[in-house]
Amino acid sequence: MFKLNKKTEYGLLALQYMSSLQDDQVTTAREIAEKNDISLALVSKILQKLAQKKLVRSVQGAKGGYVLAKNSTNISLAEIVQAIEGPIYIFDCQKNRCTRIQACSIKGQLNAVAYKMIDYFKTIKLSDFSTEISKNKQESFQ
Amino acid sequence: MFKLNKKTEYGLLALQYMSSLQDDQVTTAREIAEKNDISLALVSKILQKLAQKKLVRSVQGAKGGYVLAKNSTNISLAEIVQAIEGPIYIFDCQKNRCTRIQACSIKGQLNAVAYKMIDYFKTIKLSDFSTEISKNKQESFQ
DNA sequence: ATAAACAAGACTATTTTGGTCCTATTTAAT
DNA sequence: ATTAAATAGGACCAAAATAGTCTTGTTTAT
Ligand code: SF4
Ligand code: SF4
Repeated sequence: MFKLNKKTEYGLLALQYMSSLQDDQVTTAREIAEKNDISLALVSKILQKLAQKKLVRSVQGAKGGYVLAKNSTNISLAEIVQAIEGPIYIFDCQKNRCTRIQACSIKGQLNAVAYKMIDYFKTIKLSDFSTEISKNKQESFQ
Repeated sequence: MFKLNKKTEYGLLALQYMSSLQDDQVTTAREIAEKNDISLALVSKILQKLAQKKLVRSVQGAKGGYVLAKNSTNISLAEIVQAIEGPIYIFDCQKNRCTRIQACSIKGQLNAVAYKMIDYFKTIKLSDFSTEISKNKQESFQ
């Protein structure tokens, strides 16, 4: 299916939690895990990836933890997804050297679609998730 | 990862092939399989789904096969994906009754993102894949 | 009747995802 | 110095989703 994975979801929850704290307040993986009901080991892994990509800054040692590395208005959904899931592709043409790639009549167009999606994801910022004008309108839409 | 699956890709190749034929020319699953180097059994399954969703029309019996059920300008990527993969969700909140759903601070915004994506997919038509102004510019874009 | 096609469901294999565990390192506090 | 609380990272396992096969049945032109 065409969806973001659970790790990304947990990452988003973690980041959202961090952005809800007072400026530059360090929080721990443990606290994030408890507040969001996610396994500590798992959320730790995710935070490590976010730290590697410099979306959060880690503070080592006792009293350590994590803080957002940038303002939440400067962290995009694209960055988050890419940090956790890796590059965004629609199809993996390169992988296993697709034998159809020469004659493929759809890859160009699909590439364009991928571009557009990434561009759109870049426009969505972590801060947008705080604004949360709580859309409890859970309409079914397809 | 955030991608369309192989079945959708094969479906797209199949549809693209069908749209390249003369008006209303019936083609067979076998021919589609051979021309696109996809297993017959697999592409048959996919064509069945497309037929169920009325994107293609099946012709029973000997000399039977498949034809596009509508003009290729009226078949959207959204329909194709939904026919093959089912509803497009970004996260499956309903599934397994997510325990966080009450307090969840991200689902509203994510719902909006899903909407937008589906809307975008609706604007992309099968006919766009024929136009294929062959973007051999395989730039890396992330 | 036969053969060529679609229809549909059960089944299996493979890959990806989700999740755990263990060991090492850093550092504040005592 | 020692301890305890934290991150870092890799190996590993389990579960789920995806990809692909097989078998049986139905339709219909010849
Ligand atoms: S068939 Fe086309 S879109 Fe699919 S993997 Fe090969 S090159 Fe890419
Ligand atoms: S945490 Fe929020 S977004 Fe994730 S599944 Fe639950 S309700 Fe949906």
